[in-house]
Amino acid sequence: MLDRVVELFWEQGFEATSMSDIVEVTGLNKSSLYNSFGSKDQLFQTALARYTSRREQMIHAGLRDGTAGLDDIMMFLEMVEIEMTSDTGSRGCLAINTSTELGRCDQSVVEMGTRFRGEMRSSIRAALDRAAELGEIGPAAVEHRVEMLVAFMMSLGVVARGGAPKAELDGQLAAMRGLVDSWRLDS
Amino acid sequence: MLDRVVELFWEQGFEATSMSDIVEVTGLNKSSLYNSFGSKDQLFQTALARYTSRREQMIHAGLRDGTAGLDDIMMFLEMVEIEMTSDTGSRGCLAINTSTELGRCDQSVVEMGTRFRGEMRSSIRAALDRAAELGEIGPAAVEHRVEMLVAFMMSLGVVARGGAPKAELDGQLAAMRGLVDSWRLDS
DNA sequence: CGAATTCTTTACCGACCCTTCCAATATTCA
DNA sequence: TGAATATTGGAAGGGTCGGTAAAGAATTCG
Repeated sequence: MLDRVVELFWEQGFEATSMSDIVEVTGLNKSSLYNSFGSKDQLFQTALARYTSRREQMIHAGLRDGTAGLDDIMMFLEMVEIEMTSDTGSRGCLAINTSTELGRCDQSVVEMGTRFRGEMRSSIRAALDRAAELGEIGPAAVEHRVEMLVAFMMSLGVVARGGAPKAELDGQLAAMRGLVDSWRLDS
Repeated sequence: MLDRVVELFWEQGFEATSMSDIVEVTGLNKSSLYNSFGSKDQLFQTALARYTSRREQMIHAGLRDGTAGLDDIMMFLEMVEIEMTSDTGSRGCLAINTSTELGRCDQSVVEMGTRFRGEMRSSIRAALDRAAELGEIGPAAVEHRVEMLVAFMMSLGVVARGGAPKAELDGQLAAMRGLVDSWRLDS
């Protein structure tokens, strides 16, 4: 039920989503919503927390908890591509959308965004460290490479949400793969 | 006067900005606004066009119309850094903010975003082509490198708008500089 | 000067916003 | 079963939203 709320905010954004929309999509009564969540803002915070938690899990599962090195990153990119080019892919990333919509006026959103990106860095860094231990890449410049991948993820979210043609997404993904490949020592 | 409107939409976004806000900040009367611009949507389109036009000019001036190669890119990054870390830097980029806010429901916004990113690519590509002619970098992989720089620009917009601490912006910028430097043939 | 036209001001419109209240209903628990 | 508690339904409150109509002021132009 809360998942419906997540999808609605994800689809439309915070300001553009009214409590009436939420009543409609959840089937719950307006009073029940206010009893359970307090206010629209609190409901949004709850939905956003649910979203980021699941996202972080998915990212961790592929990158931090993986066993390979660069291949974990490549598999992760495949997952990203599949999701990004699906019919719901143009919703982008709720964490990014919220950062740009409310980052200027809501401190809790600032913290959410900072934490979210931090989790992403940590997962990517773990995969790169494994790749270094395996001898696939050199151990230097890990931090820079983490930033590069994070930047690509941010960009993909924006570009997908912006309704870009599939070719443009493919171009970014190809560049991302080429970048990772260029790190291989045996190339 | 239109510049005030641009700043307001830039600061708050489309949905969060009311016509009353605009009346207040411009000093113009509400009827005058509707006489001149037709509707809130049209006024926003006008303001957005003004913003993107100026942005593209700034980007072109540094990259497409430059005379050096990689140094033009480095100078451009310096400009980006100065603006990004200024007190108004946390407004991010109106084109990006608008893409994530309205990209899902407004076709003209989709086109604006696609065009905006296209202009960016064209400018960056021009600088990279010059760098290749000068022998600073190899001529291959230009398209991938264009995508990498575009991705960094998108990411910086999101991260800045998200209220990230200065150190995080610095980290992304450092990685961006390191990336460009790594393309140099004589390194 | 005086008539025609443009621009500005004021007041207001219906719709929708988030939220609350209160009566009606369902549920729990003794 | 009967009383206490929680949950629901729908209406309405207080505001703000984007947008407009008509009266008033200023300007143009003969």
